[in-house]
Parts: sequence; structure tokens; C-alpha cells
Amino acid sequence: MTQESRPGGTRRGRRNEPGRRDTIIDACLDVLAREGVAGTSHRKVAAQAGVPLGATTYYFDGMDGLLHEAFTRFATSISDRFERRMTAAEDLDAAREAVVAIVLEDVFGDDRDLVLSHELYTLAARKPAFRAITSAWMARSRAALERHFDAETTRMLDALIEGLTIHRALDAEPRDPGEVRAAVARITRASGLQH
Amino acid sequence: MTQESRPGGTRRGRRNEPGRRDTIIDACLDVLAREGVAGTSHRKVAAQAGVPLGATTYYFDGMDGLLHEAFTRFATSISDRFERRMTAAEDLDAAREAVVAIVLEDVFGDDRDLVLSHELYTLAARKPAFRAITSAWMARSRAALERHFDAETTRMLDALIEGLTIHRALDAEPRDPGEVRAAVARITRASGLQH
DNA sequence: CCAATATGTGGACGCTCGTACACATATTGG
DNA sequence: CCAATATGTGTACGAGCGTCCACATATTGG
Repeated sequence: MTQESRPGGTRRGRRNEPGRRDTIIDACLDVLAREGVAGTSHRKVAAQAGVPLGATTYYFDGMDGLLHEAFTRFATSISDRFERRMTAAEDLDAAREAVVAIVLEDVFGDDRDLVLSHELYTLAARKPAFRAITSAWMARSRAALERHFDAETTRMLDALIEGLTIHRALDAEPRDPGEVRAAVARITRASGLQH
Repeated sequence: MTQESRPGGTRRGRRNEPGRRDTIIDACLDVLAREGVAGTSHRKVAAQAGVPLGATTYYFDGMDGLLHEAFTRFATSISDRFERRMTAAEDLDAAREAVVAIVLEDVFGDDRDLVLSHELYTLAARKPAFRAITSAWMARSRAALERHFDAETTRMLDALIEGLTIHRALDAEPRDPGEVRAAVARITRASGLQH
């Protein structure tokens, strides 16, 4: 059993906390959501995670490395949810309704996800290294959509989802769910695959 | 006639350069496009504009004030172009084609505008003060679209434009112009106003 | 049980940052 | 022509930043 030489005091030297990296990544996402990329620093992440400053540079390759892992985790989790929704849909109408649910519930439901998405897009627009994350995310979304829609419709739909999401974020008043449904209907009209 | 006491040397005291504020705002946009909000500082803007550091705090109310004016100028100029395109269109088909041109030429044509848009959106997603800028921008775009399309279609189209733009930015390969045209056609099918 | 090693930390270094303000000079009013 | 004022600037301050590394300690191998 592990004994602490100075219980309650500052411990130095070797430790055994396997979840450390994970804790730091999650803390990084918290800070990102709260302060944005601009306001995220090693020190703030360390404080949020409850680890010493040195740990954030020890486990990750600079700030960019940390951001990369954090946003990868974020994009993957959003992507998972998207895929689950689309896979669960059994026919074309269910697929359309799944898209509506994604727009209305998944992204709009949570300010945090929305803000994080924007931060990631902005970073990706500037740094190619982060574009790999958004590309993978988009590729997965499209693959999921293509279970139900043809390739062209999929790309249009993907763009529409994005646009509806963004505008919802910047709009003051809430959007009519019926309108989202109608927009999805227009884009996907007669463009389904056989099931 | 204005005489300089120390020609070629450092000048202090009262000066008469009315374009100073403008110069600084433009320089700020340059820095923003190059380095992002995160990397923009008074010093960098001052260097870019060729003015002393003090000038950037003298003419503007802190960094936020400067950012606000810079992004206002940016959004207004994009918005002008949008409005001009839509106003020039004389019938429904021309309006559809104008939208395609906006997507393909205006936004995608210039990486700088794209990056600046993202930076602004991200800021707006986090700070309400900047949301006023994006709201005004969106309101103008919609008003311009409503010259040709009904209100519901306008909102859908606005979102679609946004989404196509964003995805174009993050996509590696160029998008087929025909597909943009097709997407616009689907959304606007039988939704025009009388002219 | 004792080296050797792996693991992690605290603190320091050099930098950039935003802001504030004493002061220098151009302009203006009398 | 001279005070008074408007206009702008140089500089300094304190804070926060990323990164680095000597070192402390837990673990392991012999």
C-alpha cells in the first residue's frame, strides 16, 4: 500500500495517478469554455485541474499539444453523439428527425459546446494542425449522414446544420423548431437512399 | 505652415494627423487576421500602424474598445458588399445567382475575411457586447435577402450561406460551384416574392 | 537492503502584456 | 506675443505568461 511520507503536506517525487492526463485535459476544456483560447494558460489549467504548474508541461508538449488533445477529445465526443443519433434512425423520416434533434437539442442545448466549437473552428481556420481535428469530425458526420442520404444531399445538409447552429448561437431570440424541420425537409426532399 | 522643431527626430506634443484613428483600426484588422484575437496586443497594433504605443490607448478605450471598432468596420464592409450584390439582382433567378456569388467569391475568395469572421463569431459567442455587431450584420443580410425571398426562406438561406462558408473554410478540397447552386435552389424553390 | 532509475515538482528566468501618468509640444485665445 | 489649453508621447510598473531544469522522492532491480 502506498504510504505518504508527509501526509497532508506537499508531496514531491514519484507519484502514481494514472488519471492525471485525463484530469488535465478535462480541466483544459473547462478553461477553454470559460475563457476562450486567448485566456487559456498553463497556470489556469493547472489550477482548474488541481495539479502543479509543472504537470501541465510535463504531460503535454507545450500549450499547443494540450489544446490539440483537448479539442480532439471534445470533437470526438460531439461526433459520437451525432453518430449515435444517425445510426439509431431506421428510415428516412427518422433520419430527418434525427438531424432536427441534433440541431435543436445537441448543439443549441448547451452553450458550452457551442462556444467550444467556435473556438475550435477559429483555431482550425488559422492552424492546419487543428484542421485535422475538424476534418475528421466532418468526415464522421458525413459518413453518418450518408447512411440515409445521397452524397450531394449529405454535404448540403452538413452545411445547413452548421449554419443553423451558428446562427442560433448569435441570434437573440429562440428559433422556431418547425422552421428547422422545414429547412431540413427542403434540403432533403426526395434525396433519400433506399433502406 | 506646420514646422517641425526636430525634423527627422522624435516629435512630441500636439500633432495634426486626422487619419490616425483610421490607420490604427486598419492596422488592428491586419494584426487580427494574421495573429488572431489571442495574439493581438496594443504593441503589435501600434507597430503595424507605425504609431507609438501610447496612441493605441489614447484613441481607444482599452483593447476591447479597439477590437469593437475594428470588427464593426469589418462587419460593415462585408455587409455592404452583400447588400450591393442583393440589391443589384433584378429578379428571382438573379437573386439566387447573387447568393451563389456571395458564397463562392466574396467569402471564399479571401482567406483574410474568413479568418476575421471566425474570430468575430467566437468573440460574439462569448461576449454580448460583440454580439451587437453580428446581430446588426445578420439583420442587414436578412433585409437584403428579403427583397427577393419570403421571411422563412430568408432565414434558411442565411443559415445555409453561413454553413457553406464555414465548411468551405475547413474543407481541404475545393467545393463544386454547381453544388452550391443546387443547394440554393433547393432552399429557395418556389419561395420567391413577386417582383 | 541498497543503488539506480523513473517520475514529477517547485521555482526561477526572461519575456510580453495592459495601463497609467508626468511631461512635452502645437495650437489657440486674448 | 504670451499664457492657457489641447493633444499626444515616452516610459515605467506590476502582473501574467511559457518554458526549463535542478532536484526530491517513489519505485524497482539486484
